[in-house]
Amino acid sequence: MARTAGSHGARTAEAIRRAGLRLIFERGYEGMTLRDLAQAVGLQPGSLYNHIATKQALLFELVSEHMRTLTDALDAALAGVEGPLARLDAFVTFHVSYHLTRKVEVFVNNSELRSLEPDNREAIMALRRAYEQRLAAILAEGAQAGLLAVPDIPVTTYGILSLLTGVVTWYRPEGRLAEDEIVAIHRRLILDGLRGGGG
Amino acid sequence: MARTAGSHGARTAEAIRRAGLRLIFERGYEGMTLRDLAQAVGLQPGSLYNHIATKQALLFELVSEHMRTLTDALDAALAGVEGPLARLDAFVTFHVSYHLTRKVEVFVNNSELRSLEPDNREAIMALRRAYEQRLAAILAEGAQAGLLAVPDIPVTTYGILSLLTGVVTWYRPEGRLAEDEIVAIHRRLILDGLRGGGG
Amino acid sequence: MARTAGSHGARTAEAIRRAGLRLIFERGYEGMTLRDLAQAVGLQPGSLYNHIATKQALLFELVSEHMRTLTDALDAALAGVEGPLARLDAFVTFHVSYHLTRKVEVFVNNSELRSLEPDNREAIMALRRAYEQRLAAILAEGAQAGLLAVPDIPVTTYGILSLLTGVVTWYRPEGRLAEDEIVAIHRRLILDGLRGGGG
Amino acid sequence: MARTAGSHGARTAEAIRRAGLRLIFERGYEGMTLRDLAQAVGLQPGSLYNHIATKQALLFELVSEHMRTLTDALDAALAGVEGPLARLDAFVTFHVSYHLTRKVEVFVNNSELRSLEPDNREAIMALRRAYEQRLAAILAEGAQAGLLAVPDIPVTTYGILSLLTGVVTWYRPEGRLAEDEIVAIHRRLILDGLRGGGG
DNA sequence: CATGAATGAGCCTTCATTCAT
DNA sequence: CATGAATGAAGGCTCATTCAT
Repeated sequence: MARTAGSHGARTAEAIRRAGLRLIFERGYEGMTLRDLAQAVGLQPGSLYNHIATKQALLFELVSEHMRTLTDALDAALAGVEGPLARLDAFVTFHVSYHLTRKVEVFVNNSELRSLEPDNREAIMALRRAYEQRLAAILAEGAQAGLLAVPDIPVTTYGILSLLTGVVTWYRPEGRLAEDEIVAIHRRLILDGLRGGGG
Repeated sequence: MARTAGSHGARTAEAIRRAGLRLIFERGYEGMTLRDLAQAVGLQPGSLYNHIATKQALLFELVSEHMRTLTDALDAALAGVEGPLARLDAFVTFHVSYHLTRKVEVFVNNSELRSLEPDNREAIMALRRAYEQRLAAILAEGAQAGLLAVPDIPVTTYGILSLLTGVVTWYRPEGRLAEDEIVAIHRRLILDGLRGGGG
Repeated sequence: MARTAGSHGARTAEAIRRAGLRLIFERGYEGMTLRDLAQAVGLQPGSLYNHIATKQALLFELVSEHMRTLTDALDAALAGVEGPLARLDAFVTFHVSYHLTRKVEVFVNNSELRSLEPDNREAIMALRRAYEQRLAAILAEGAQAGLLAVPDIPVTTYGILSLLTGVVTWYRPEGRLAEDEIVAIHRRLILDGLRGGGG
Repeated sequence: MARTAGSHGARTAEAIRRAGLRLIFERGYEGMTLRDLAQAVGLQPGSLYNHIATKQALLFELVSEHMRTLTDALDAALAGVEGPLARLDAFVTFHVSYHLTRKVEVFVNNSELRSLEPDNREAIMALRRAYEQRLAAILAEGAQAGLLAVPDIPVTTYGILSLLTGVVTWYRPEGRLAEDEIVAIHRRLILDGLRGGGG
């Protein structure tokens, strides 16, 4: 019985990636066994090795593919947008929207960096720094142009990213607020702060 | 050789907690083995069981002790502070300061909840919600009093906590900024946002 | 891409035998994987099975082919040689020369008998005994004719074979001694022993 | 059930070595599984690791212990023996006797060097060369003193060792010949060769 | 209290072999 | 004939945990 119905090559590889992502999300990298993964895609454990090199390589592939996709999508979202305020707006909108719809990928990306072997981790950290750098550049431009009051560029960069990325920890699609409402709230928080209306 | 230097009684239990915290911080709960831990405190693995019930119990103890300490310290910091603005200020100052000096505890608390067994996790989540609730209450008071412009109380609560807690991911004691500068930056971000200086 | 360069038909089978022999020599039968072997001949592992029945069958074929070739070559070397002394001389010369030039085959033959399945091993042992028997017969004739002083025929037979076959463990073609010098040394050892020269 | 009756510490380690030696002799290093070994000594596979570091380390220990014992025993056998002829005699007698009674150790030592990792193999080869050197020295002295006619010292050294060591391949304690008869035959082969009695 | 030795479950990975295409 | 993908059986090793001493 060499082949179970309907599972040629690339389809199987894609199924492994999908199931792997979900299992790592649910149990963590160390918590997911290749036996679990094999069962999830209907294979024997050893057969996974026709599609992945090692468990670690699968994690790295998932994580680096996400980083590449994320960065490309950001660049697309910022393309043609001019002026620091508009670009900051575009960044916030993009980042929140993207994260709301990729909860699983984002969670894995943030919580499993620790499980990457040193070289792999370094490669991902570099991609991550490149992404952060785009926000830092917007803040720097805005500050220089007198359009944004940025207390400290590195700290503000990290702060905004923490704030925005935090949505994945509580967001549920069927929740009280629509996606664009959530985006709007974060835009306001970042631009205006809480200091009191009436006063 | 019945006893290695410096490991008698309660002292040993404390040494285990300390070493356990650090090892979990460095390698994650699943990544830390009891053999590692035993070696770190100069015991044989089996001897740990004179001081801890199980590996899971150790994690739970570490995490819940931190939550208790954190909440108590917050209450002390807020005690006697009146008015939403002052209380928000006190919250921000406390939270950032506390997190800067408890990097390890905080990191473990955030990244290892996943490794808690369901009941244990639920207990910690309850403590965590109680902590968050104190911030939510401040925001609610402030909004009602017209002193704070809060777009949405739950989202803002989570957002502020994400923003403030984010400092542990990059902070290093020997870094460019002093603790009170970091506090000040976050206070400004939260209260005033980035919207442009002069204009 | 149905066919990699240079691997059609019987040529492929021969390439497999050659590469198999070398790999078994280098890593042992258990140490050689069919993946190694496939790669060495530019095939996928599954494709080997168009040319060999099983891994074990390949080993058996290599080993038994060697035994057949060896025995035939011995018979050719002894053909027409008359008299025990001359025949012993011919045997020693042949055995050493042949082993010097077939280091790989001989090594595999001696060290991998253990990896043969019982029936296969028995078949090879029979061939081997037939080969040994030719030497035993020469010794017996020589002893009976009073031309050779053989302390014990079976022990001497095994002893001579051990002595002569031992050359494969240290011989290197580029070494200090030429092939015929090595042959001469062994002839002297066997016929004359070490007992002291002059006096 | 922490401990099965009667198997404390060192006793278990010794049982593992003994069973390991026998299993490697019977199936080869690669052919022996740690599951086999564990079962042979009545343990779970993982429990072996209380006594050995790795499978490879067990092999190395067995092999190097044998080499040490062998060399020490040779030195004892040669101690006080004077003159090349007497020393050669003592060497032959010792080597054959020792090998007859340590069939298993010798076989493992000769056939499993290949399974040693490079560093370990190099260490054993050094011990082996030291052993061989003792014979080479005897031959050299004998040749220089004109008491032995040695065609070529290195080749003769290897040759004698091959001849003598060969006994382990066929010897069975219940066989036709007593130990001292086998020793005597080999002494005669080495000293006198086969050249004919009567003439 | 500490130790040493044991358990039992499980993990990642390898491998000879099969077979539809 | 070759390929790619699958099977099923192991294999060396790790680990939390237990317990007699």
